[in-house]
Order: sequence, then structure tokens, then C-alpha cells
Amino acid sequence: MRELSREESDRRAAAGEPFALRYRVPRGEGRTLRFHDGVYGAQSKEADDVEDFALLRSDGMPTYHLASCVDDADLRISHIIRGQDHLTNTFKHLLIFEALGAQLPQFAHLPLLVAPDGAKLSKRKHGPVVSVTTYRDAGFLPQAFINFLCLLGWSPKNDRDFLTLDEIRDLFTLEGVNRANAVVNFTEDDPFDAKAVWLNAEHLRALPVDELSRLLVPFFEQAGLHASQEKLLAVTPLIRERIKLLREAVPAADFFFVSELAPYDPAELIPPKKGDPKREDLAGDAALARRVLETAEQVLATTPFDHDSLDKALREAAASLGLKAGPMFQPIRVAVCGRKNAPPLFETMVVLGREVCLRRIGQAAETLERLV
RNA sequence: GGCGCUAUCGUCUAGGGGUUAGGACGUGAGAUUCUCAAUCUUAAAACCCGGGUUCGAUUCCCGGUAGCGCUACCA
Repeated sequence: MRELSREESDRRAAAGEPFALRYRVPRGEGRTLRFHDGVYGAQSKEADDVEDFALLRSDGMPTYHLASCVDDADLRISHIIRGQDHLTNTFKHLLIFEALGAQLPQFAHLPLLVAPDGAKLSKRKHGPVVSVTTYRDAGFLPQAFINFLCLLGWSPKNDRDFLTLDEIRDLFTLEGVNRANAVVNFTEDDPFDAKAVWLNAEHLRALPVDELSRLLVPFFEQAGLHASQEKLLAVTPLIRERIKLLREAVPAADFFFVSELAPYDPAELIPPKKGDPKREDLAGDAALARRVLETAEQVLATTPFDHDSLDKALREAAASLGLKAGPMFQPIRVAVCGRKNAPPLFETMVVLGREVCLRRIGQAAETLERLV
């Protein structure tokens, strides 16, 4: 109903008929709309191919197109940088800026981030993936996540991936931005792109220890563990290489901060025999583990509690038992940490302190006694 | 349907008329090691298809195909 007469239009409006206000796009004039996009280069579209778009809804509210252009014109925005899904909308915006008599800003459109199935990322379908709080709560560093995002659709072209904010600022150009959509890799069970996680680990390790330990505080608090700043400072270097996300520090280091170790499988105290690790006689090995722990108790009671002394004393003890380091250290590690995988033993024991180590080893030895 | 944008390893990308098509993540193997990590070495892995242009195209051009976007009184 493009050609309603003025009278007819006024009459209907006066009669209370609802109407939307549209932009009357010039037709049949052979006009070509053009602009230069900072990323996509020269863009053009025939005005005849642009539909008469709404400016005001029937309730009088402006549409996005009108509101954003008026706002941008009002604020004298110099650059409009947004998602590529607005690339074709830009022709409408050109018309609005023109009608406003406003100076045209620079436009640049960025490729879209899409899901592994190619669909554009949306709040509705990919809630947690598009929410920054998801990344913050998991313990992504802002600079790491920005680093990751910048690499989606842009490259420093120097074979480097780990970039600081300053480096990105120096190297980034709109012209260097890719024009194809980029896939963010995530799955049902893993919402994080592996490269984002890797970059986060890199940035984590680039942080000074005291800064990293400060960042860790809230994660321990949230887990209900009381981690003093001082102790956390000592623990941080031990877990720094072992975590990729800040929140992983809690499961990696909780045993430093609990008074009683969570129950663990006593079988882990027993070092595996070479050959068949499962089916050897447990009792014999349990006895061996007990001997290791008892020896360790004696050694630890008298050895100065620093890394080198512990290292030397425990290795000597191993030799005297005719054991290699592996089978010697496993029972101690499990007794002290409550798990098989943990930071290096001597550093760990130093942080825990003699008293705690002896108590935990004693408990483990008792457990084994009952087992045998 | 119309209009627009895009197309290199699984993913992010570099490159560009003649290359062993490079890097990174991830994956496999090995080294190191008190476990786990970290680290190092190493392997597998890509130019969408068809026509041109050219001595020669993955690269340039055209077409196709596919994907995405816009086509709302959503933003």
C-alpha cells in the first residue's frame, strides 16, 4: 500500500487506524547506495533492492534502525563497528543519516562467531557460551579471553598466538580482520574452546606469583576453604603449572587448607608393582607401603624441613629400603596429599610443615595396618 | 524466493601465479621426571567443485555448490 493518497492516509489516521511510519526508499531512479566498510571494503546495493523499512512502530516507538542512527548522529559517533549481521542493514542506515543531514560515520563489520554447527551464537541457544560471567566464574583471565577472541577472525601474522593487550593494541588493524565467520569450539560437556583454555594457562603463567595468588583467593573462599594470603602465596608456585583455569586451583590445592584429608582409597598408598600392576599380592605390597611410611616418619621427625634436606634424606631412606624414588614417594605423597597426582613432594611437604606431614603419614600407616 | 557476504588441516589461521602450502590449539608417539603437570622432539592432518586466463593456478576471473546474514512495527 505504498501509494496511498495523502488524504486517504490522513483520514485513516484520524479514524484511529494504527499505522507504522516507514522510510520511503527511492525507487526506479537507478540509485546505488555505497559505503566503504573497514573490513569488507567497498559495498554497494541498488536502492530498488532496499525495502521500505519501518522507522516508528504503530505505538510510536522508534525501531532499532531509527533509534541507533539518531543516537549515533547525536553523539557524533566516528566509527560504528559491529557484527556482520548488520552489513546489509547499513544501507538503510545510510539513508537515515542522509535524511538527518548528519555526517556519515566510518563503518566496519566483524565476522560472526558461530557454533560448531555453523549457527550464529545466540543467547537463546548457547546461553552459557555467550555469557562473559561463565568465563569469569570459571577463572578465565580477561586478558586471556580477549587474546582468544581477537584470534577469532584476526591474526597478528607473525606466527604468534600468545599476545598481551599492549601487543594486540599495537598490531591490530581493521583491514587485517578476516571476512569469514569463525567457529567457537565447544561441546555439551565442555563449554570452553580448547584454545581459549590453553591461552588462559599461558596468561596464568605469565602472571607474577603474588598477583596470581591474589586472584585465587575468591575461588578458595567460594569453596569454603580458608586460605590465608600468606599460605596461598607459598602454594601458588606449586600449582601454577598445573592449572589452566583459576577455579582448578581449588581441587588442585585443597589439601593444603583442610585440617583433615578427605577419605581416599588406601589402595593408592600402595605403589604398583611393575609388570602386572593390578593382580599382585596386595598384602605384601601393603606391608612394603607400611614400611615406607614408617621409615618416612622417622626421617621426617629429625630432618630439617627444607627442600634439599628432605630430598636428600628421603632418597637415602629409599636406597636403604632398596627402593627407587617412584615406589618410595608414592605412599608418602598419597598419605600427605590424599591423592596420587599432586605437586612435587618436597615443596609440598615444606609448605604443609612437619607436624601436618607426620600426622597424615601416621594416619595412613594406621589405615594400612588395619588393611593388612 | 530476492539481495548481500564467505570458502586453506577437526578448529583458529599464514601465505600466495612456480612453496616440501607455514604456525597454533587439539590428537598420536617419544624424551625428561618422585606422581600429575610443565617442557622438548616427533607424527598424522587442508587449499569446495567445474570452467577459463596463463608456460604454469590453491592463489586471478566466471559459473556452480555449500554455509552464513538481511529480507520484522527484534535488536
